[in-house]
Amino acid sequence: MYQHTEKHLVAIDCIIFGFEKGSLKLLLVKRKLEPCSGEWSLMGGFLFEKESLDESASRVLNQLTGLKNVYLHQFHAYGDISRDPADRVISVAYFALIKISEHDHNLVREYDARWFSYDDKPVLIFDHDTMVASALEQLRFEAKTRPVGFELLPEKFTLPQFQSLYECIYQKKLDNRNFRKSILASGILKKLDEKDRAGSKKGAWLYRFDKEKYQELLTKGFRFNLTISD
Amino acid sequence: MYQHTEKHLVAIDCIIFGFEKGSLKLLLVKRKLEPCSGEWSLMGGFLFEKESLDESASRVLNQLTGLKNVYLHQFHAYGDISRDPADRVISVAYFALIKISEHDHNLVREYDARWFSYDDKPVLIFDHDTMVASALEQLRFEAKTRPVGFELLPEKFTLPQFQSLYECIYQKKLDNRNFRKSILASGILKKLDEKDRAGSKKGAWLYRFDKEKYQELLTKGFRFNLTISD
DNA sequence: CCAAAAGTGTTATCGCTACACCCATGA
DNA sequence: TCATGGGTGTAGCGATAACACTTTTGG
Repeated sequence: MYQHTEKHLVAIDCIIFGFEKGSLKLLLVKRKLEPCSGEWSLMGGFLFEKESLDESASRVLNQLTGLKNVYLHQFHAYGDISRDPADRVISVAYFALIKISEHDHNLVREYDARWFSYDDKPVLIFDHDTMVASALEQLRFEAKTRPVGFELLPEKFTLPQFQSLYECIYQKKLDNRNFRKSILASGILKKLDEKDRAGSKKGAWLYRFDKEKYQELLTKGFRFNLTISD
Repeated sequence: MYQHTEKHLVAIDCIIFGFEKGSLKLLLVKRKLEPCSGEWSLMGGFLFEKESLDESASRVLNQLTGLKNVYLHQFHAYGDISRDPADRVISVAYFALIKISEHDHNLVREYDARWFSYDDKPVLIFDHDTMVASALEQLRFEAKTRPVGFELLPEKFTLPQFQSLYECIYQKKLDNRNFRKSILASGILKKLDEKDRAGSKKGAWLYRFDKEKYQELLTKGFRFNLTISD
């Protein structure tokens, strides 16, 4: 309908975060396309004609992990002319928070993908390193403001695990007494009658995110707000 | 280079904020294109082949205002399939903060554009109302965290003006003693030897944003942070 | 019984919030 | 002289940050 206007390639790139064994991880794929074939990159794909940006991001993520209904957050569009040396491509970046244990290992193997600890990830192609840095920044903001940490943990988790997750996200040791106090005070954790003995002999109580309670509190004007100082 | 992939129309839309006579304003244009010709919309335009997204936003903004080097902030990409009933268009939204007094009135007239108070803006086409709401949310975040308010004021401004701006952005009355205290304490305002007598008989002292001081403070770990409670 | 991780309260400080009156001036 | 908006200080309270020891249990 709109005539005489140039069209562009539009891509989606996903920064896929996970958390395992006390460290924040990224799922990266070995690129199979020229240019830069064989190098590490974010999982991505081109936008189709009849899907929205969000749908496209879900599809791309699903291709690699087999997961649906994952936490996905669009955070920036990248459009420098030569960001991809092969062609002019606009890329819309999303970050995803997934529970590592639930993803499909076979798909990951097929794609030549691998989980890297955030701290020793390889250098990525194009502007993907910038995207990753920006995604972490966004994640930090979200994690303070909304209860998104749970997306990275199993259904049942312990407080030491939860704290360790936050320590990874903010690259900062936190005081366990203060941390427990504030998260428990928020009232959105349900304590279970089970312990996890994987981490210690004594065992740590398992908790679950109480989604109903959270929704209820929201209607009362409650705002999730874990204070993490710089 | 990348074969067999669909290309898309990519547009830029600008939410243009201004501040005048104690109210937050939006610059809107009367659309000249079908569909929805004659209705109010955001200023926008299609992305060209050889310009980045940021450059495109600057160009679009410059077309309507004649201004360059304006504060522009990309905040979201909109990509629902039918957001524009005429065609599939991906739109990358930016918000701009401009000093109303400095823009080019003739251009605005040519474009059939008009400044509206935020509170009585008309209903906009497509998803532009959503964009505006989201832009204000982003502006609120930015204004707490970074000294961006100055972009909306003349070079010289008074503290009552400055406070009034913040009251507009947050739709909330603020305590003048507390507000003055915190902004002055930050040390980024330079008091001038001049008064503005437009607002009152007594006159109010003029200030200027001290950019050098701000840069210097940044290097010392200072972070701008006006606390505005909900 | 020892090592290793889980769990638990209190205190001081700082920052936010609330609050009311005098000042300068032009009309 | 009066009406209008500009400018000023303090005290109480709540939230944050700092801090160390006891508990449990498997090996």
